[in-house]
Amino acid sequence: MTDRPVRGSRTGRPIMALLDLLGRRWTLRILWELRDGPLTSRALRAACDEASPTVLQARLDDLREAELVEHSAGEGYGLTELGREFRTAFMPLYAFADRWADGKPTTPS
Amino acid sequence: MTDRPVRGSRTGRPIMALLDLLGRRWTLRILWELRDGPLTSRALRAACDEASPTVLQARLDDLREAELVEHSAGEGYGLTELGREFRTAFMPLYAFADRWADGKPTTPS
DNA sequence: GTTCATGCTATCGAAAATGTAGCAAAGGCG
DNA sequence: CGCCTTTGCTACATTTTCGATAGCATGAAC
Repeated sequence: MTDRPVRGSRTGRPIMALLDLLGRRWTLRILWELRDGPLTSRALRAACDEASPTVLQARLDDLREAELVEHSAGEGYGLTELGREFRTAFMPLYAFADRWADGKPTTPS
Repeated sequence: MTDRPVRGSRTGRPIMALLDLLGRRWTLRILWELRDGPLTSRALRAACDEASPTVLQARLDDLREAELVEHSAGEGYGLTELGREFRTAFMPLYAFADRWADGKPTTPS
């Protein structure tokens, strides 16, 4: 019953912080759109389906504080080295997405 | 400038659907808490820091529709085979979380 | 100086999440 | 059978967040 109470869900754990960060709208999308290189704020907004600058800016702040994204005057927003590590770690999920869509024809239109 | 318009966005690619699903609050957390085996709705709620049942139920519906989570009368909520594939694909990010926290001592308390 | 792109903020209505309470169904048990 | 507990889920009001549009300051180009 309460034999398995909370497991590793204490709030201090890195995975919890990461889950929290990624579980906000546009966070994953931003990281994904920056995978090929830096984008200006406007270009990023275009890539993110014209998401409102309010949230985008908030998420960029989050991601900058998380040191996954950085801003350089010349190029705009891009992944930090940590961000590029994230990208690498994310790739299996990218591959999974295809298997997922494949084995889940519950996606009519 | 518009030389790099949207890249791989739109087109309803699987990755976009996955990014959308995971970018909702508690989605990733739920999948994470179910990693070791099924939990009843109440136990899951406890594991998820007593999140409100409203959202949890909504996310469980999302995840069931996505065929990542299933419900069995006897055991509660658990990962489907697809869900277990997800878990595998997610592991690199779990490993990354530690490196991230390590190289980012910007997490005092 | 004018034009333009960039990075960012302001506002406000809409949507989503939170917190608490509660219910119907299923099972155990006297 | 009544009584109690657990489970899965819903209702509601409040708070938080998001979305859409407009707009501004800065800096570079022309």
